[in-house]
Amino acid sequence: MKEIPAVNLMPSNAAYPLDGHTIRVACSNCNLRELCMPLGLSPEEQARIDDMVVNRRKIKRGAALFRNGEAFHSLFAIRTGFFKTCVTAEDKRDQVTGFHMAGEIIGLDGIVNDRHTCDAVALEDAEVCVMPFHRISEFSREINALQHHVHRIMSREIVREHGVMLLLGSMRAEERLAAFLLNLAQRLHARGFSPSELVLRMTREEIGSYLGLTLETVSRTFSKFAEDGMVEVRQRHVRILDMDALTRIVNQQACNY
Amino acid sequence: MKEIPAVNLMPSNAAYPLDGHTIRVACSNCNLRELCMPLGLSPEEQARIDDMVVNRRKIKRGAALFRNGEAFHSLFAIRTGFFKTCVTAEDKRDQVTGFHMAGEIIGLDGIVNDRHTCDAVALEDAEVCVMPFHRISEFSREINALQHHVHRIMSREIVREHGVMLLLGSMRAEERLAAFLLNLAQRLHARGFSPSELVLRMTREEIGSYLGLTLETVSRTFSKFAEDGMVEVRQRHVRILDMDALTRIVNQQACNY
DNA sequence: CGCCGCATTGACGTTCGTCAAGTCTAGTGG
DNA sequence: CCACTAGACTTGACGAACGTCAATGCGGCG
Repeated sequence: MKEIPAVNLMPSNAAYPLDGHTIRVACSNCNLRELCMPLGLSPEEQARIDDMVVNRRKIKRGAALFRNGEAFHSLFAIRTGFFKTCVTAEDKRDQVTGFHMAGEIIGLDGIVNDRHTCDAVALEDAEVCVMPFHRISEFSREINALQHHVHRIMSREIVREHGVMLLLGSMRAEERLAAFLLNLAQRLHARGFSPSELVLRMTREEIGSYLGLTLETVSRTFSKFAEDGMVEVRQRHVRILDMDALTRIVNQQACNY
Repeated sequence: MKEIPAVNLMPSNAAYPLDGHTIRVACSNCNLRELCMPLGLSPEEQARIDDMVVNRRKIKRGAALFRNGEAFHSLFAIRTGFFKTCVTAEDKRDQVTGFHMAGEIIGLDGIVNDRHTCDAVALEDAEVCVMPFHRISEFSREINALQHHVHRIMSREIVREHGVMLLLGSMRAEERLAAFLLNLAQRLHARGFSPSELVLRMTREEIGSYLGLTLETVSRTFSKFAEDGMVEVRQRHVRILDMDALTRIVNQQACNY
């Protein structure tokens, strides 16, 4: 994992003048550019890339950025807020496929058939940069670094999902939750937050759906971790007390033989 | 799912002269081109695309096409044969992340960090077309259809993995195996094979790893399907007798409440 | 202040993993 | 051609992990 210098994720005042209206913030000025944009661009390329974002969109907590079946036009870079993505089977079962935070790109599922195949729902008030896919395609023909960046983002998502498959396919409840907590903490840390203290933006049920567990099992496992002194849990506030112990749980083979 | 006309997957004699040496077969002549290449190219573009494949590589059953940690240079289009891909955790647990057949592209996981992050192992003698990634990148800057094609392939993989996550996260053993069989049969059918009769190229253990089950559970579930008259199983030969029943199993909510 | 959604906890049942024994098949070598 | 073997597969008995159902607690928001 690449270490990213601590950044303040709160939008700067420059972007939000007192009247509350959003003004345009160029990618080249954005404090998240290291997360969602390629590095090492020339000034001309920078300027070009600023045109990739046609506008911003604010999403209220609980609202959907896109839904399964909707036409696909754009990828979205999360500027602030927190999203879950979930797929739904015919029988209404649904499965959370990921949690996404500032600097991450969502909407990649829509490319293959020009329709979104999952829902993206804001877990807190959020704002995204809207990047029409035809522009991304056009610009990445001209800017090699951008082309490679797009490929890397998609590849990263594939690799991330491999990790989730490993988790769902072969880990037990404690390992799943430990892996989940460590992953979340690490991503928040990379964004300048505390490495050990986090506020969950999702319910136990959503965590359970992501991890292939019921909400009760998630709750019980949290309680067990707390009993064992590895974490402190008060509702959605979690403080990791023993990072190493959690790491050991994830890496220990289920050695019941 | 797009229906693809039945094709004969056996390499044509033109490609394999009597002396056994492989001669170059252009993508534009390949009977798999509808699966791995974009459609509707101009003749010049076709010719250009033929240069994307620098060579072929034969892989013996049980051998690896690439392994976790190896440098990434190329994507591979499967020409003949059958592969599994699997990721391995630190503790040696491993998880099959996919089974791949003729016409499919593997190696996408390597793009993000210029290293492969999983193993690709041939489950039967196989042959792949080697496509250096720098060429793919170069050509897709010039040929829009190819650029879009690459994006679609990666997006398709992301969507496929969403489906696997749904399966692993919320289905029970019978549903998993039914979904697996139907998926396999459908993909084989799209390649001109029987829609209901298939030969598994993988062991029960590999199926189990993919589905997040033990080999015993896979075996038992096969037996149960056979008892119920839905399939006929003799070792790796499977004949689907009641496609609808299997479909119903997949789509039926686990309605135990 | 009261309500509602979320979370916790307990009791119980089901599913699936584990362990073990035994069978089948393909491949090998005499 | 058959015996032999190793690996794959099947089947059964048992238990652990987790899901289900239900009761209760807690906190945030109107």
